[in-house]
Amino acid sequence: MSYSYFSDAYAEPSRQQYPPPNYLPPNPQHFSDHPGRYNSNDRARAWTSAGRGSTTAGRFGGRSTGRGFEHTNARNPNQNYSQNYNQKVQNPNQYQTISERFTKLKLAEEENATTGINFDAYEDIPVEITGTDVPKPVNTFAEIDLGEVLNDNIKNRCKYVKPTPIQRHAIPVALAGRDLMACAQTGSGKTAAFCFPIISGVLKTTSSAPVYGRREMVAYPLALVLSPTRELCCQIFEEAKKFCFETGVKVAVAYGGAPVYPQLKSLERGVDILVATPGRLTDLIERSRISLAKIKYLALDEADRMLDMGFEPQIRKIVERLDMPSRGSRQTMLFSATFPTEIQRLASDFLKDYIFLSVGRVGSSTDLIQQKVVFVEDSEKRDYLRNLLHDEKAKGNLGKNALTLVFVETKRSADSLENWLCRIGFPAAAIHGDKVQFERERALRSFKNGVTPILVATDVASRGLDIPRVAHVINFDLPRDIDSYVHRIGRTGRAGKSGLATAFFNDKNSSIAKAISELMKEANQDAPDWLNQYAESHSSSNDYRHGSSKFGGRDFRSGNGNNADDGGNADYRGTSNSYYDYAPSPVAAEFSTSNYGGGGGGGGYESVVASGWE
DNA sequence: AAAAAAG
Repeated sequence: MSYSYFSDAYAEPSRQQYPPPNYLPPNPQHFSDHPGRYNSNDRARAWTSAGRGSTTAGRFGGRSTGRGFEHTNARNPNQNYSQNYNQKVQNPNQYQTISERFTKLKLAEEENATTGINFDAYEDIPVEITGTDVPKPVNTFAEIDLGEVLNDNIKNRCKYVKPTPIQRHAIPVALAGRDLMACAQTGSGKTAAFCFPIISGVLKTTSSAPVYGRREMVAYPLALVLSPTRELCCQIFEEAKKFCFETGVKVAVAYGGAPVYPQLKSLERGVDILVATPGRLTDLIERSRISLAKIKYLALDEADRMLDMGFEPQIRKIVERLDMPSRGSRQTMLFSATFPTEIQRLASDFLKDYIFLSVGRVGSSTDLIQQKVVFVEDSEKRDYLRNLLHDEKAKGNLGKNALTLVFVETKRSADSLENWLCRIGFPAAAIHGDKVQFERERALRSFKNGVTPILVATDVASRGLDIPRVAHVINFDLPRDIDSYVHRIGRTGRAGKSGLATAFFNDKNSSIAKAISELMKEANQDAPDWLNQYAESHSSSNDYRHGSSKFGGRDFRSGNGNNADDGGNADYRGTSNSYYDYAPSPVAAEFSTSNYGGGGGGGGYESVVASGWE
């Protein structure tokens, strides 16, 4: 297996001026045995056999960010995962090389092709659960009482053989009626993780028919699922509909950019579960077409994005100022791949006595994704991209079954890059927020079905979208925050498949050099020396996005352990269970319990977090 | 200084 576009590229005269020679990756051999992308038919086959199309929403695969475990580690040096983590840091050589792991997983992918999910990728997955009275995880769907019809859908229609790690832990928590903050990469089965308990709960409730006022109806959904983009909203809706098949549970969708009337018609037919984006939802509430008064379940997908600056007021309005029942009288579940501390703090306003769950690999958010960073000046990016795409194409890594997703910074550059790519013979589509909804959906469709194997996108496509067969994510422009980077590269390497992520880096990106470098290290991949140098000379930022290890992956409530005895935070004291999932011995026996709220225990936490709580 | 989300 040869993977050599680096050497090829550098041999070209047109590119010899950059990157400067000293920016060359120190060890070209590192790239010489790239394991290649998955045989992209795997998924297609899997889905065909399951009788599904390829547009199904994310439910499998992926890893979550394991960041933050190191803090726990500092505090509990005796725990299993901590030891493991230490070993990793101190002696990386004792571990299999990336390519060995890739090869192993590649083989496993093929074996697992029929189930559509590569469970071997979840070996030894670390799990952290904090909160009071944590319900025990389950190992099979059979152990969960979801109701007969739903069980049948899961088993016979969706062909789910066993729950993914996030599902194993989140479903029991949700069924116990507990609020939940869950950290796991999109595509790891989060949609199902919150849909199953909601559907099951709705089945036990009397459906509420729309109430007719003097003239028009008002819909009273029992469950609300919010998503930050329209496309993700559609994806969740499709997924939920499938789960609800023949259960009698009614799902409806409401998002902007599309005609209101059909959405209203479907609301009129009654709705149990409403999947929506914030704008259209608020609009419909204010027009008194929807009331949230009967909401029993609230789920926020990509919750950290939803609570991000600029978005948060809208969400807060929906959750706190409109007619939504207060926390405690509804069940709230937040899901995301990244959960920065600041966001956790905001989110805790929506939750009551919640359980924090983090499922991911220690020290690696992305170990199935081979990350590469190359130094490319802005003015040379197009040339570089052209050569890169030519090489990938020559190797069969670009085409109908090996899609390439190119992220750019602005809507304008998305259009212009799309145009240029088409002109130079690479069929491409573009998606961004200035296109009308129809164009957005058309672009996504032509990408998914391989008509345009290249999609140029802004961050509208960075989160949650489950696009099978994405073999390569190119960060043509790096994002300004590392969370976005994590989400973007998470569009590949899904369902336990391997993937490649290439980033074009230059001076303008120095603020996230450190974060990328750390992310790569934690994924056991070698960041180039020049990147590490950037990381060192630009390590000052206190911004949580640029700082180190603040993705979440760890319950921010744990940070105030030292104050537990003052009584003020008693509500937040909980038990933490950290252990390896898919361990050889029964999971229950693997629980190693420690009390994070017990005070003392050696601090070592980000002071930012602790002081924030005072 | 960007993107997203209502029309």
